[in-house]
Amino acid sequence: MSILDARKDAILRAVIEDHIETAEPVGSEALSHRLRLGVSPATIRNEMAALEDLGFLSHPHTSAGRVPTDHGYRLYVDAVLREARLTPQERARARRPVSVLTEGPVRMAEEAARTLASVTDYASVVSPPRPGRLLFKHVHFIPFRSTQVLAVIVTNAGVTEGKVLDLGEPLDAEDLDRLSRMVSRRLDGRLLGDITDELLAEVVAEAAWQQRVIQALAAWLRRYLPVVQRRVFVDGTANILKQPEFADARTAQPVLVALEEAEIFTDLLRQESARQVWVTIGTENRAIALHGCSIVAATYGGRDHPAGALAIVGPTRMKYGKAIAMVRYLAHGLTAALEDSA
Amino acid sequence: MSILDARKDAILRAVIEDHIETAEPVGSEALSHRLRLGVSPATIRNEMAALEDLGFLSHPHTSAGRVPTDHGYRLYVDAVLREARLTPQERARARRPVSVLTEGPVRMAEEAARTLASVTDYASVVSPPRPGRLLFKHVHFIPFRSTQVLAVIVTNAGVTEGKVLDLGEPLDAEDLDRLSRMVSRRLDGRLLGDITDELLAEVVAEAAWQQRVIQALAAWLRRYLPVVQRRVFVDGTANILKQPEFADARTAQPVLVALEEAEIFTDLLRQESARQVWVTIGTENRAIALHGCSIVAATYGGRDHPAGALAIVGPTRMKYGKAIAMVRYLAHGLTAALEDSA
DNA sequence: TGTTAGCACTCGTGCGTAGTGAGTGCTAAC
DNA sequence: GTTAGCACTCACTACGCACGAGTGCTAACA
Repeated sequence: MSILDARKDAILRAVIEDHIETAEPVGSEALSHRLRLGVSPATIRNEMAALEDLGFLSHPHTSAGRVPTDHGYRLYVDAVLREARLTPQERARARRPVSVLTEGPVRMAEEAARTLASVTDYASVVSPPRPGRLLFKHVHFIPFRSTQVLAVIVTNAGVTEGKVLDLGEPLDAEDLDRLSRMVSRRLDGRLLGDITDELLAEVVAEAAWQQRVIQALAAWLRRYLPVVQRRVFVDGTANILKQPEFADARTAQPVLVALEEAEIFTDLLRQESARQVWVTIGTENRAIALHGCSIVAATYGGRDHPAGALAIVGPTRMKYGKAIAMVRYLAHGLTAALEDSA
Repeated sequence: MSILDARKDAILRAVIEDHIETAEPVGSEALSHRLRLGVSPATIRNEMAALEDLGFLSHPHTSAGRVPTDHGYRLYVDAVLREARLTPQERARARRPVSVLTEGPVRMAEEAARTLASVTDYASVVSPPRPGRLLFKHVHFIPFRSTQVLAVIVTNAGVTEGKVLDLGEPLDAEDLDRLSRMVSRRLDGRLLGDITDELLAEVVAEAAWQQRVIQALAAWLRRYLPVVQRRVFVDGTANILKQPEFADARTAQPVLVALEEAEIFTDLLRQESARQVWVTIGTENRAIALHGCSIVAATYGGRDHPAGALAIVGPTRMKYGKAIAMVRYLAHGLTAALEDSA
């Protein structure tokens, strides 16, 4: 299973789990009690020294116990960790469903962030399903003031967004109705992401009698799809301050700033869409502000073409087992919710 | 102007402004340098003792300088303070407009929160214009799956929200169109808040041939209007940690929690709609978590019937002059933006 | 060869003491 | 009413010291 022999494995696990529990360096004495291996503290010290040479543990100072390094956590997560089981209570709290249909996909994401934060006691980040993965159903052009048109796009997840298009000249309501029907018919059932410039060009050509509206809509769609994705919901940032490693505001502040600048996460949530759940530990994070944090993330909404992502942000000293289980569970929940509305 | 004589006034102001600057208790020596009144430190000590008796200053311990009390800040804000002028830079940063029409009222609020936080370096809270203050323009019922209808309400600020109504039986598209037109005609130009149960009942009666849709819509509106108002955008919470009084995470944590539980503010932002800008200092705040904070708030969108509110949350040791000016300025901006779209 | 007991050593932590200085309140003189 | 003088208070800092948790090393043992 691991690149270590069984005993080192056990010791690494014990050090990490003890440290996760207590936030303190853990010493050989304490360990020999904890894991009933029938070996003396001295032996454990030898093993720990070896683990330190291998780069999995470190030493705050000579007379202190051991602390896991980022590499130690990495090995632990990859090879040692057994994913935790969620308690029925945890499941129940995460199951509270938000109907995508009645509340909309954005509210769904917002609510998921709240749930994730409150269940795990860490900070959470959730991106709403990206519009590109939604199914186009209708577009409705609604006259709005004299020279403006409100374009409402309806998808399988309800209304995605309305947009006022200014056309600079008055319009005929009948024409708009006709246009609405025509465009709706042409695009019905497509993924918004599959609505390419060529397709739009075809539609534009067909609607020759309403060039302005249709071109404004096309322009909007082209810009709209990539932009909306940037929106991300963050919750539970105050939980960061509960962690002893962030007891000093000066250390916590950059983390909170990074969380507020949610843009950082759009990268993150996009980059590894392949795997279903992934963990980024400490200095593995691109953002320097998060070098003391770990991120447990997952995508939801289809394995090959994920619709969105969710993540937990906590200290590297994180309860990975629970975190991973929770993230996976909620991701399944969101995927199911989206599929229900498909 | 004040209940104090001119010198006490000057001393109170000097103590407060010095303390706001430095976050340290201020002593008589330092003051006599600061304000060139030609009086000795001893005199200032006497005056400060008097101000302490009056409850405007306090004493961390015998050998420390004076610190303003909440009452001191209150007097300062009410009677002593001169509102600060915004620099051209500050104005420029707060003027960056978000078009209500193209981005929608919710984005407008979100963006305002971001601006307010970044300009003031405090935390900010902004509630979007409450739907009740928006003008109804149209409703469109759009067929959605077999037994469902998507109701889209269009207001002067664009699409407010779409809602899927499940009716349990199939519907006719023609009927829905007819219904859309009828309801739109009946409600056109009303404030959403003026759409009373009686009015809805009339409309329901008139649309006898489509009882289910219309009643579902009426039920939704009744619940929708009060609920959506709860939504509030918070930003700049990380700024709290910059303040020395919140250098310890244990003191900062409750504040951040209170900010995340934005519900607390819905009360606040509603309660004093009469005045245009108001300040709540320290223990004046209902939430105990905010007893170390002050809130500078304002409403926007019409004096008598405000549409929404915005606020700054910072330590009691806040730059009130700037804060008040900034909040007022941004409130004007939002009011103007809403009026443009009316 | 791996394990263990023994032991010296390191170093962070807690604590009591002393010194320092900013700032006060009081008193008496102006 | 104002001010100089002065004793007093008390947070803050530094220093020294003892304590103890935990280590690394060595030598003996299975």
